[in-house]
Amino acid sequence: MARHAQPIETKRRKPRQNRSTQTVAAILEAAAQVLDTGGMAAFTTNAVAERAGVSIGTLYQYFADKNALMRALAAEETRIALANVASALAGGADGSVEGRVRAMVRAIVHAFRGRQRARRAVLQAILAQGAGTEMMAPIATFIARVGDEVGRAPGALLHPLTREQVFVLSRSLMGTIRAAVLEEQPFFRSQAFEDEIVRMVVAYLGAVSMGAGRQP
Amino acid sequence: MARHAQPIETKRRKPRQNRSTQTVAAILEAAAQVLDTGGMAAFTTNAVAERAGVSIGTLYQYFADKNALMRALAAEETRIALANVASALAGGADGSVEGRVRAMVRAIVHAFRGRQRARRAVLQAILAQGAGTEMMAPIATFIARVGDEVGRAPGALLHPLTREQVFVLSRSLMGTIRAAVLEEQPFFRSQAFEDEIVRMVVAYLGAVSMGAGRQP
Amino acid sequence: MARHAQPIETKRRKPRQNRSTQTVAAILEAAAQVLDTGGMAAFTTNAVAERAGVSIGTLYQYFADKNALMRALAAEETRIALANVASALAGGADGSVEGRVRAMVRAIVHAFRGRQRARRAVLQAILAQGAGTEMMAPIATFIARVGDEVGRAPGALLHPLTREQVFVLSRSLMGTIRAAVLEEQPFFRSQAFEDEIVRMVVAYLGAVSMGAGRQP
Amino acid sequence: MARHAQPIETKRRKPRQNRSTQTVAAILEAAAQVLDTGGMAAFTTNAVAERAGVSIGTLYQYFADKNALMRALAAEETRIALANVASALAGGADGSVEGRVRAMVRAIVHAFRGRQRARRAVLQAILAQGAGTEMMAPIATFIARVGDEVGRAPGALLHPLTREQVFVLSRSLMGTIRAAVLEEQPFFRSQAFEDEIVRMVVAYLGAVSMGAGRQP
DNA sequence: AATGAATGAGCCTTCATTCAT
DNA sequence: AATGAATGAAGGCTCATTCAT
Repeated sequence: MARHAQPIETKRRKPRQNRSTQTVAAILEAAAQVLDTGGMAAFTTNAVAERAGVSIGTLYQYFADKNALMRALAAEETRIALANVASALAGGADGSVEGRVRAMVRAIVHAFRGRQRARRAVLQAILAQGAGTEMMAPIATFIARVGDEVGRAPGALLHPLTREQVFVLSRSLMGTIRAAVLEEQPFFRSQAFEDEIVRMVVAYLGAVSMGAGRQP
Repeated sequence: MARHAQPIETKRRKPRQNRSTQTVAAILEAAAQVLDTGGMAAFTTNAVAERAGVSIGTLYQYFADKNALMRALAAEETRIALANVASALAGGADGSVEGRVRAMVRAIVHAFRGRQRARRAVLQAILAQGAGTEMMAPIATFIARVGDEVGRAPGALLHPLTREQVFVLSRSLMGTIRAAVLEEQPFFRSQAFEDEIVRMVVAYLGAVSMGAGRQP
Repeated sequence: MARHAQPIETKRRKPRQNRSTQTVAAILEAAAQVLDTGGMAAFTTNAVAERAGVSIGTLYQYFADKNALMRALAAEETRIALANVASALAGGADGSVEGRVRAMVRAIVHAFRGRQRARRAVLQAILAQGAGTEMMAPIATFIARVGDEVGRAPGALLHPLTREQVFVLSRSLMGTIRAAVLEEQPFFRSQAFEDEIVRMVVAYLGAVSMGAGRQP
Repeated sequence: MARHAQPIETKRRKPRQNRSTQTVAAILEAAAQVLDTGGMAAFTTNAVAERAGVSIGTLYQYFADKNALMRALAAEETRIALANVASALAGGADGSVEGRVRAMVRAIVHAFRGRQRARRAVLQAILAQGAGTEMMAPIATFIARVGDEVGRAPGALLHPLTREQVFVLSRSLMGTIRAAVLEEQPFFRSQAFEDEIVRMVVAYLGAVSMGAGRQP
């Protein structure tokens, strides 16, 4: 009966959603579509409502204002992206550090397929408000966790990463991918590009591992 | 320190500084202030004109529309930032690769002082249009050049960086700093943070240097 | 007497007159009034909305832009004018060609009563856009039809009018009346004036009738 | 030294105009060009000044306001048009009524070549103000005079035309041509069209001649 | 006389939001 | 719950006109 933003649907395979849930889902989907099709300029509450096939009044029944809708969309997109990465990661990856890093990078790049325009807009909008840090948090956490797991491979990290290291690791990685997405770089998804990202992450993890505890 | 936009200085002999030039400068300064104070939401042509102490009509005499103003501001901010970095770099830096990288990182972090909100808004607005790549270009070029110089230290790179490497290097670096600024991380400007960034860049350059020409 | 624009009456069963319909009618009426009172100079969307007693937003809910409003008004005015002429024509007119022509002329002159300023503005605005011909078309058609009917009187036209003849006939007639209206000639509606118009039309129809099929 | 609108240059072939006169001429020419190129929408005082190669300040030195410029332009265009018609008429035309009428019609149609857009705009602007009647007056006078001359051909009019007759004659003729110009009729300048106009005028003159003094 | 930078009233239009039905 | 007509603050932008130089 949740009729508000962030309807985190934890119960899997509940065949029938009640009407509210369906409506919220429709609105969020419409929001993503509108954003992806026309960018921020086209992202008006009226446009979203129309695309969702509901009246503008109904939209406001579920979202207090435009920002709330934006935030809910961001949460949703983040959730989906992380889920994609996680499930992609669940698959193969040999035991080597490089193999694990590569799997992670590939999974992330993978997760950035489709709706890039929407994602970009969402990111920008989120940052435009104050909510940047909160939205980034789960991503950083995720990467930190993966980084730790990677590091825990035989012969890798001895100590957990410091917060600065987590930050540099996650932001270097995401920042590079983000830039490639936003700038629509042609080599995004090329092997060479993936190689370089992997090289950067592995090199950094190696350096951290060797120099842990002392000034670089 | 004269700032330009489109006001072609065709005036015949006019000993004093052109009024136009002053006006354009005032408008750009006002734009930066408004952006820094109130973010994109406050960035209206009327607000900028008022802050600049000129009429809205005057603003439009020098900037075709709001976007043109934004673009001019972005160019200006980029120019200033790069100049700052360059002049900071001109100073110290011992001969070691690490020393050079550290000088660069410090210079960049330095350049990010003040008007962060304006910078953020400018960046976002630029990216929202198509001009993202063009704006980033000088920054990437700069980093690539520095990277090359760094690499030319004894026993360093043999080959110039590939475009993917330039991209990963510049975006990892800028992405990390950017994130720290945008998220207002408390450790921004701390020694530990600087250390980690330097470690990341040095490690990557080292890896590139060693693995040049082959798949990592 | 319902006036339409784009408000497609898709509403499911609503016994009372649609609110939309009333609103549109009010806006069109206000537009005509504003135009008639202050001419094109006063014809601003805000002024029309205020006169109509609706908000500017409402006006834009029914008319895409100022031009659309103008066009709708033109269509409406044309419709009304033609209806007036038609109904006036339905009345008397003996069987003679001259009698019929006189009835038509009188009806048209009649139809030009009131709101001359609005009509003038509407005409000009329409012509200023490309829509001139389309707007004139129904009028020409009407005149052509009447002309044909007139001609079909015993001993009259054998052939339908050519498009040049329709044009000359309709524009001579309308042009003369139009000029009298626009220039506010004192003899407009005088018997002498009516006589001359009738004479002109009858003479021309006679000449066409006699010379049909050959060069004049 | 006249430095105002309507610089009626009566003295022919004065090889050198003084500067003021040149400037006024340049502005009027620019006004006509701007109007012809971009229509009323492009007709701004700044645009005219720029096209004329003078500063906006200079324009206002010679024309009190935009309307004054418009009026001067209208006067100028009218003057030129009438001059063209007159000189065209000075040439051939056999002695018959029809021959004379045809010469007149042809001369008028001829005079409407080029700058139709400007002419249209001028007409509309003039009518939009109150000046319609004054501008039309010389044209009507001209036509009346020509009409009289035509009528004075052997076997033609016995009495001079009444004012209503002059009005109907001039407005039928001009109205038809005007409409063809404004609506950009494809048959404008075709032989068939000219024939019909001539037929109309001749028929009307004939009717007036026969029925002079009695009710039609 | 000429210049052109500056002015600012006011126009058109959008869109988030409300509320009676 | 849902609808959608209505609202109106606010924004971008134009252009006739002025006036100090």
